[in-house]
Amino acid sequence: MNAKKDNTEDKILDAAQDVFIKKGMDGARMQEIADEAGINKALLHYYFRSKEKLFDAIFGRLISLAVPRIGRVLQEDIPFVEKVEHVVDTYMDLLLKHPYLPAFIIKEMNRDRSLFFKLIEKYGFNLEFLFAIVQDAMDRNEIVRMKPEHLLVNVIGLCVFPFAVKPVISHVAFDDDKKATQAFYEERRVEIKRFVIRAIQA
Amino acid sequence: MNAKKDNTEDKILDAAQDVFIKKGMDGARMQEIADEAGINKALLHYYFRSKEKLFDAIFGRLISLAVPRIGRVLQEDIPFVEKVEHVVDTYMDLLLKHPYLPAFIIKEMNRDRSLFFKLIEKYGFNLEFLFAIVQDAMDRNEIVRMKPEHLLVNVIGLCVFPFAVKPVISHVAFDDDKKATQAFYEERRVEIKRFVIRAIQA
DNA sequence: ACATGAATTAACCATTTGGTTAAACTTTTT
DNA sequence: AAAAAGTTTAACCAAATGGTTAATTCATGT
Repeated sequence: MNAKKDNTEDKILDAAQDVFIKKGMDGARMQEIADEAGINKALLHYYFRSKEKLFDAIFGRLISLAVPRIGRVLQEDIPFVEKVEHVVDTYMDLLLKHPYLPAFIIKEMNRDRSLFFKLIEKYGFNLEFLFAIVQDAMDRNEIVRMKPEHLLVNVIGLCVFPFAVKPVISHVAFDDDKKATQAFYEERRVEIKRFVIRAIQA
Repeated sequence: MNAKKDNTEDKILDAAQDVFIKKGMDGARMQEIADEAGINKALLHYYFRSKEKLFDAIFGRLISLAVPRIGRVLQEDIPFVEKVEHVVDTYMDLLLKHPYLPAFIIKEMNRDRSLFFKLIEKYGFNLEFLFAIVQDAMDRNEIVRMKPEHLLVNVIGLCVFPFAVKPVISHVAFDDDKKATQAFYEERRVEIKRFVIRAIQA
């Protein structure tokens, strides 16, 4: 992907990311990472002491990608439905750029929850704050009443889920036609917004 | 889970299912499966020739669970929204009984697509038929117009996604309180139906 | 009782795998 | 230019792992 990486540490990180995403922590082999980075296996241990440490580095990188700052959008003084549109756009931008993220995170999070929780603490995002904004929109009668948890899960799920099951969708619905599949995923941006807004607006 | 399994093959299958679901194909160890089944490791190879064969057996079992017969429901002569309600109920019944399925299937499908495709061929379900029913409902002005692919992905995603990310939801939203988490998942049945119906009805 | 085939086990094997070591090569410092 | 520090490699190691073998126990029919 990124060219001009004569820096060894970055070469390792890029190679490790590729391999870990493709094979997962359990399926990945240090030798394969070394090969893909074009270096000796011992050098991996020189830079990152163990497979686990290397994996943690990669996981941290990827999670930090996946925790976009939606806080700012939500604080703007605009109608709630516009906020929802912003959130969907933010997530779809992210996912279209990194379509492998959902499957990877779901896989590794179910392997070892603690990985994820450490990161969540670190980025410490605030559900209360999020829910308060939803509550406020309901109190103003901008949207129908429902538990904020469900609305949040619905919106994120509508964005994320199709990426997690991309192989099925691509194969079953589009006969592995790359262009048609890509078009479908790009369509979803507007499709999700329409769907959610119809579902929630009072 | 199931008691009275003095049949060795079933003991193996049950143990293997537990271990494969928890650890995945790559993370699972034949020794651990043997231990959990209370037998010798060589006996695993006596019944199933290899780890891969054993895994295939488990994967087949689990997929057959996950391919419920929604066809019948869709053919009934009832309003489309009721059909949607039936589909959601069918999926939520299944998922509440087997909450680990989504994460497992997503993980293994992304590891080896061919596994999944073989099974899909076998159960050979018919998208055309499904889409025709949606199309029909649109033509009768029962629901708003949208591509059937999106509607299908939306409904399934709303059901399945929260189970795939259960660790996050349980931890972040409910502080790992089992009862509260369970209540949330049971609520979703009605929540999803309301959400989808509002989103699609003309 | 006994022969036969299936079920089960302990011991073993070859390979893979994450990790280490000591030496060699390169760059920086003095 | 020599010493020191940082980088890279080939060779090696111990543990783990999927799988095999040969012997033993169990069940079944005669």
